[in-house]
Amino acid sequence: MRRVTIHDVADKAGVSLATVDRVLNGRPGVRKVTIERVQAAVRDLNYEPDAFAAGLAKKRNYRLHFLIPNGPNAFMEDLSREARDFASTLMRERVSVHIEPIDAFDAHRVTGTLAVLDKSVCDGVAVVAPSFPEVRAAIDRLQDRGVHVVTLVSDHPASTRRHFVGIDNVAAGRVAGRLLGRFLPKEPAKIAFIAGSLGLRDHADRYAGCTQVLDNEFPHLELLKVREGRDDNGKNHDIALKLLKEHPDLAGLYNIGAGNRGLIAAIEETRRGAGLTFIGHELTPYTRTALQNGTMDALIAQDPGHEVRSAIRVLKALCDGAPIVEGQERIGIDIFLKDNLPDLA
Amino acid sequence: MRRVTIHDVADKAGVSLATVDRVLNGRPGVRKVTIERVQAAVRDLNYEPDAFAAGLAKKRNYRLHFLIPNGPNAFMEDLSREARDFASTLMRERVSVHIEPIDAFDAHRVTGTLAVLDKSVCDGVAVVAPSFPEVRAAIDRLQDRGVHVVTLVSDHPASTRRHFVGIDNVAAGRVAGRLLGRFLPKEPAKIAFIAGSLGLRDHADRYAGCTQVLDNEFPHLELLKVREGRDDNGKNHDIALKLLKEHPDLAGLYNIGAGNRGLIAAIEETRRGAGLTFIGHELTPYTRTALQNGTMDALIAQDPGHEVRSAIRVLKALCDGAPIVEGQERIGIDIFLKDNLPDLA
DNA sequence: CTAAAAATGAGTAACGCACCTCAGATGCTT
DNA sequence: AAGCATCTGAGGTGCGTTACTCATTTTTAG
Repeated sequence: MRRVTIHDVADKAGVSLATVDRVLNGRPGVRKVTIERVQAAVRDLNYEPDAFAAGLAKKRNYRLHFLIPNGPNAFMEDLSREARDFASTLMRERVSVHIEPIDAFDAHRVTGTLAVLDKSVCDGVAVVAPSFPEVRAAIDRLQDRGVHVVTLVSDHPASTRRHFVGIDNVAAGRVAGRLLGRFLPKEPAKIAFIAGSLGLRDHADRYAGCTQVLDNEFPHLELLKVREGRDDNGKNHDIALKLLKEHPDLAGLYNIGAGNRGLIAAIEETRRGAGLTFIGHELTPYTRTALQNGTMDALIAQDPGHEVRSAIRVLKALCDGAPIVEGQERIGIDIFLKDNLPDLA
Repeated sequence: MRRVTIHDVADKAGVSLATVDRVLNGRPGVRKVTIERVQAAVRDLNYEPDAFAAGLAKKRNYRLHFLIPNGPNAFMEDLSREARDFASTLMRERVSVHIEPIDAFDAHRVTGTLAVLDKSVCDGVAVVAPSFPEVRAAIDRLQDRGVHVVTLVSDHPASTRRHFVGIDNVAAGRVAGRLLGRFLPKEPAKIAFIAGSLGLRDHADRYAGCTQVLDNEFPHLELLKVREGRDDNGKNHDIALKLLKEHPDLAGLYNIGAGNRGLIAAIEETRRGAGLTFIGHELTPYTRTALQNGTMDALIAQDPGHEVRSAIRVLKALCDGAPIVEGQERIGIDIFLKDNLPDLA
């Protein structure tokens, strides 16, 4: 059960090592018939290159940059932490991760950060950024310069980015809609929506998915117009208080974006938890507690750890031209009820 | 930004390469003070061994065996397929996976299969098997022989297995309970349960979790006694027909085990889909369709692909004494509604 | 048919580490 | 201070591949 090496392939094909190497690494200077002969030998012998030897000989190393929004956002902090943690276990595999905090709302600065990157500095970039056209253009230019780019959490479908690591936000919104519809009694009731901004692609997608399901399958529910709170806890707190006052009979609440903390506080202050079905996004210490004590009823989440590891795997695969294991890289929508919260790490 | 190598460590510690090697690989013949000096240098320089070079030099290879129940079970077939698929991409990393079909209900044969395994044949084993004491004992003996063992899907907590790859079935049951409780109107109603066998640990766990939530938080619901269908579609079909006849007002149904196909058929034949909230486990072509057309209301699943890849990563880590990334190996409970079904691969 | 161009063979130096040997140095005991 | 055990240094080899160079053979064009 010895490993099959290029020597065996060379023997089988009746050529020299050098020729096998030329074929395997796509170097020029080999006749078509010879190429085919070598490839046939590879197939026959079921040859697989040895990743250890190849990595060693290639002196390969993977310099990855992660551009992640800063600011007091628990989810983004988790992303950064997971990236750092996973990177440390991957040092010995020659993966180095540099985390660059960015201001997600300042498209100009983000563009500038992308503009200075270059093949001489890094091999792959994962970026979390809002979908401004200039950012898309910067991504495209970066790829032209030979740096692989994946979008993280929030996609830029129009760009040439090689992969998107994140959840399907339309589906996430649909899930929220169905849970609201099914959790509430089958009778007329009001539902309120709070978003960071419908200008953000993921928020808009979630809203669209949610209203689609509610309009079609739960037409007895009245949907109030969306309030935008810029993902800010203070703003959301005020919005919620006003909302609860204006609509004493409010039955459902869907927070499309971040800033759950402000909403939770408002609901608990007014002791409206029992009568209100409240669904939000992302697992944080605050939402966890709210789910446990009944203030929140369901949480739709994405696992930042999974996303970071997926992004790194994908970028690595892109760097050495390896195929991407699709099933492995599909990020699922996590639905948390108080019953299936993961243990705290 | 050159890589730090053992040469650098040797220089820094003022010793030779041989000594560094002795320390790093735990070989004898080094004074305690020297060991400490080398370790200090390692820390100072932040030295990390190069996985490529180490793997190459060690001629390491990972021979893994997967023992997976055969029989007409879509989930187990998925497991096997995923194992094969992932293994093929890992050949170049010197991971070879052998899949051994077993008869999960024949503990004696399973024990026999485990008994002949040995360090000379394989380095790690992942086993899906019911929790009979003899199987547990066989696992322990196998580990004593130096072969790492992880349990897959169904755990043997009492054994010395190094890791369990699978979901928390009690939590899964609780989720089923809460979804039933919240999907149904807040008024008295009957709920039926079908299991493969409460003798199977995972089924018993799910049942316990589900009734715990229903009893405590939804006391208005009446829980009928569990029917056991041995995970057989034919048996389940008959059970369902009888159940629907005996209880024309049945409001909820939870299939704890496999054999959803039989239940789906029975419900669709009797046109009882609309009035019945039906929750089951595992995503298969049948349950997918049932969810889409409304026969089923929710699906609680575990991703066989994730589980296989996790098992392989864990076994690999155990083989070379590397730490396990806990967060990465936690298998989440997937909750599928008709809104978040993954695209077909 | 010949000269130029293209294809191939043969060989070699890395890559970083594991593992081995053997000689020499150092410490410790009497 | 000799004798012994214990440490340590120097050096070599092998792992499978990459990425060269240089010489040689084959093919192609004129």
